[in-house]
Amino acid sequence: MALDVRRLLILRAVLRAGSITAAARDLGWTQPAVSQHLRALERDAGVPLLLRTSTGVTATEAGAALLGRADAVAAELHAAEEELAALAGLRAGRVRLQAFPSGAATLVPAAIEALARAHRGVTVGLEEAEPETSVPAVLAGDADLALAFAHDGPPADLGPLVWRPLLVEPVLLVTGPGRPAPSTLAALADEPWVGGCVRCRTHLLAACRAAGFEPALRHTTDDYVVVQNLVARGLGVTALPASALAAYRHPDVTVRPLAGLGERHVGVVHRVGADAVPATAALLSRLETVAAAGTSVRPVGVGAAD
Amino acid sequence: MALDVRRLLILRAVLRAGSITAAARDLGWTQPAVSQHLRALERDAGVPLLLRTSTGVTATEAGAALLGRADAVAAELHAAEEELAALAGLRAGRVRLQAFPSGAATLVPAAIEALARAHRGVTVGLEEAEPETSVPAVLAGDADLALAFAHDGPPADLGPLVWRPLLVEPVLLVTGPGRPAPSTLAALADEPWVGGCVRCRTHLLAACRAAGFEPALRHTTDDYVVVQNLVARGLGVTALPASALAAYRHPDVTVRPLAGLGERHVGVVHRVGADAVPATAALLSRLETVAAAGTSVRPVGVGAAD
DNA sequence: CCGATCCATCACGTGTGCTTATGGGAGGCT
DNA sequence: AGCCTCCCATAAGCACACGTGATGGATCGG
Repeated sequence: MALDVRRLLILRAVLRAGSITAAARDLGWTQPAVSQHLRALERDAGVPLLLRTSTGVTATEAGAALLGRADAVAAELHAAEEELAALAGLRAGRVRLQAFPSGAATLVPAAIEALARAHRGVTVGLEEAEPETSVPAVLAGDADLALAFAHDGPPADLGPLVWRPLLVEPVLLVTGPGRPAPSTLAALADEPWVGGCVRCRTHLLAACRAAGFEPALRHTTDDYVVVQNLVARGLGVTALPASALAAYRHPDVTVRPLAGLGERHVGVVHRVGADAVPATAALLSRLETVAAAGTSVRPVGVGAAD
Repeated sequence: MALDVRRLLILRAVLRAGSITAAARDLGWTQPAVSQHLRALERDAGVPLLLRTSTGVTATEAGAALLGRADAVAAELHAAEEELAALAGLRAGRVRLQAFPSGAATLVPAAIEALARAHRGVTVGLEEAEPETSVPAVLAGDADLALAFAHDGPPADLGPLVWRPLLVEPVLLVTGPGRPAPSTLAALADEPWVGGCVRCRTHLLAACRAAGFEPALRHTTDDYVVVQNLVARGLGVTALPASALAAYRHPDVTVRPLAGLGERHVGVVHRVGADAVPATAALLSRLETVAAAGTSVRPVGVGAAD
């Protein structure tokens, strides 16, 4: 007594058409094909569903009952196709993005705006998170995309995840007002330093050690606004990636490129195959476009200030 | 972009099971079978529905959307099977019966009572109608069964309909009180007659002509109670089939069998195949049982009165 | 490092399901 | 009446869909 769903829909076509022959025409089949399906359906049902006359068919009580169910099934099927078309045509969809702070402040708003302009129905859920949090979130399926970064080359060991590089930006020296330009990193060995987020701090330590000294970390905060405020008051010097300075630039700090500070690789992490999901792919492509244009991450007045 | 309903249900099985392998086990198939169906479904959908990991699969947004629809489809399918089981198991169902007046008063109530006793959920819709009305109603699908009759043998020319004979009953002479028993029908040539329904009247005329006279039809009514009242007051004589007298017997009329009045064939008319519909078959069988028992149609005191 | 457990892919064979062909029954038209 | 047309069912044939079995790659846990 297990009914075949497809045959249920065939029954519906027959009852709507009024005759087996007409239904076959609608379905693009021949009449015996439909006839055989109906016989099988009635066999499974154990009860006659149709009364055959010479002018067509009419439903028995059981047939009419099944017709009601079949209508509901057809409606669901149609709704499913509509929903799918909306998702594929980017008239609907939701992308969950996690981004590190300065990326969330620069690349992301521009990308979301471009996406919203092109596809009104697609919404983006943005959460601010450091790569330590965002990458596992993608892995766990809690996010679709993670805007992440790594110093010294693209990150390794992402497991089954994919790294899509967006841009490579310099790490810049940020000093207080009225300070002369140092020729090398080693010249700043005796300065008090301000440390940023965990990864940036780690990278800064490595850079200084490579330059031959252990920096004195006077203050530590992962907020690039706070960092610059400390530096602007002369409480230390620091190094910040370009996009952090594009997001916010304290008027009293001086920004200079300096050899040895290295660079930061920014990219997007996603699961394999996630870039085939239309909404996700659309946001991804907007992020790439914005990064390639570069306007939103170029720090203001590098080297020109002071 | 036309989705296959069966594959939609397969997707549902996969998402419910959490992995393709587990779903295949549930479905009684092998893993590649399910895998191939999913690939086809994703091809039709044009959008990835699943994200494959090494521990199983998780739904994409589109997959989750389809899952909701698939759940609804599965629910409808289950409901359909339930409904069908109820109809087949006679826990539900409705039979539309049309019956001629005296049949509706005798055979039918007993049959309906027996059916209701055995199958609580089955309901019978009864309409009183002469064969001229009820048989076309069955043909048109407005009724499932027609309790009908014909004089002089089972009716011919029913078209595609089936005649199930129930019983053959005599047509009896009904006279007023204190009237001597006539030896032949011809002895009543000069009596005023009371005519019944159209068919009965036609049959009566034919019988009288066969006996050599044209009866004078003083009154005409298709109500067998009215007929007997007229006869009881001495306003004429008439002939009534046994079941009309079983339904109602005026105390002042005399009932006698008389050669030449013929007999009436009572039976049920239905469309070909309708006797395979459980509820219809059940009522049909009750009608046959009641007719065979005969108690409800045997007129009271035939030949004993007066 | 190996075993277990996912998944995808390929090649192959069977059975489902479509086709063509044929026949019967009922209604409508001349 | 007789024919024509429309409906349906059935039978036989053939093809493709859709199963199975075998194999390989990837990941996780012991």
